[in-house]
Amino acid sequence: MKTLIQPVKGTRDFYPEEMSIRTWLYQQIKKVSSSFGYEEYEGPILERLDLYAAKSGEELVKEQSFVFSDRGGDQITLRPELTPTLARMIAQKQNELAFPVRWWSFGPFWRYERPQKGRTREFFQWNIDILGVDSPEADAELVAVAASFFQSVGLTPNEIKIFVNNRRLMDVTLAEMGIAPENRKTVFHIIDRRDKLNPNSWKEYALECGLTPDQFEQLCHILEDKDLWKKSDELVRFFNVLKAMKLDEFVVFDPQVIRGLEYYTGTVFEGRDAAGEGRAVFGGGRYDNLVGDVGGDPLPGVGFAMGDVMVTLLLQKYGKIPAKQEQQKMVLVTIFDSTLLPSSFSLANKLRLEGITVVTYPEAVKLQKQLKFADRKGIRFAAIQGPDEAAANTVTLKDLLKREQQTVPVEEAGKTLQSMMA
RNA sequence: GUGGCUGUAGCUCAACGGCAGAGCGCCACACUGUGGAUGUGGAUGUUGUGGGUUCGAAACCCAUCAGCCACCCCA
Repeated sequence: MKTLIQPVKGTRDFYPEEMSIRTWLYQQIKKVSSSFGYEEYEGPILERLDLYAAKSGEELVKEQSFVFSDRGGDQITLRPELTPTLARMIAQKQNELAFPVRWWSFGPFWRYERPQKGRTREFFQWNIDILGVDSPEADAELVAVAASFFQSVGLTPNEIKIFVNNRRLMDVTLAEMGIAPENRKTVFHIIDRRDKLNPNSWKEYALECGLTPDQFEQLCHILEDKDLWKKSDELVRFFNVLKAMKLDEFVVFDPQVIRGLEYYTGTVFEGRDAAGEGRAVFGGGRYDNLVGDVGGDPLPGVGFAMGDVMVTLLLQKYGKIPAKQEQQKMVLVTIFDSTLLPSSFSLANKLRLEGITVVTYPEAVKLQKQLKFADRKGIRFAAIQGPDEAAANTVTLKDLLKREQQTVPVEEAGKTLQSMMA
């Protein structure tokens, strides 16, 4: 093999097979988002670096984004996330929008990271947000959107779980433990690492970070407390809504869920394989000062983002991605020989005008080869017109799946095919 | 950014210092008007790339690129 130019590290080629999965995913996302009244939007793929510097940590953006200078010398980045763009778009029209705003989007993003399972440098992400409301019921709506999505693609609560926590609840709880506000970030980090270390190392790590043995014991107790949420009025209201929507099977309270993002202020949640494998499938939460950071008036909101990579892995694992169906309704019009070529092309277009998807074989080769092609492509029907049929102005229509065929007048071919497909 | 594993035919892999192979797939024919089967025959490689060690390297060493896995991070 000649040496091919290699694709860019961490990118994926979407061959028709993968593309049909992505398109299907998009359709599911669109269906669910619309059913809750969310409107689709899109921002530019290129943004000024400054947009992210305003909110995310400078290092995060510089180290983990694709950044370049344009010809005018401006620092431009391939967008690593959508939320700052959303904030800008909202801020620009803040006085003319009817709140609450419900928007969703599905598009490409880039992060300069080391690729591994479930993580690429170029990926697609579903973003969905509700802005302008500050209620636990709005939090519940977003989680309900996610749960409905899983439901609509056929994932069950045994396969996917949405783990929920609340930052305010954790703040109060940590305060009760005597942990000063400035140390809470450290404790959140300790909580985050719990699953990555064995119990002994984790304890060592926690004590190194400055927890007293007594605080460590309390922390363990808290993280095991499945009823802690009852102390949070917000979470009580949140779970009530999900129960009323009969989606509560998908949702579990988990005091260990923190989410890395510093701008989350209330409810936080993430979806994971119920079997405990892999990284989070999606994550999100409530933020209360999003738009303010880019120059608008402060506006509360809640939203989440779901990358295509993990969710596709999950859907494949549980066999939820439907096989391509289009070929089941396609017809291959064969070309018997070069003299009958015009006749076949005429037939092909006649069928197309009747709404049938028709593929012609582009040269007059052995019928055997043409049918084999149809077979390999999964095209279910074939139309054959040899000298006999042409003389009688008929065509033989074959169902390759049922291995049946019939010869009908050309004028009836479309109608007959329609009934064969039904 | 750190550490580990892996790159051999279109695909999955074998050969592990001594002639680069198998299965599947592909192509042709049996079968000059009918596809998933069967049989027969056939094609295919700078062993990821670049250097080094050696009489001799796919194999050993170094570098590099890519993939995978874990860490970091996860907007």
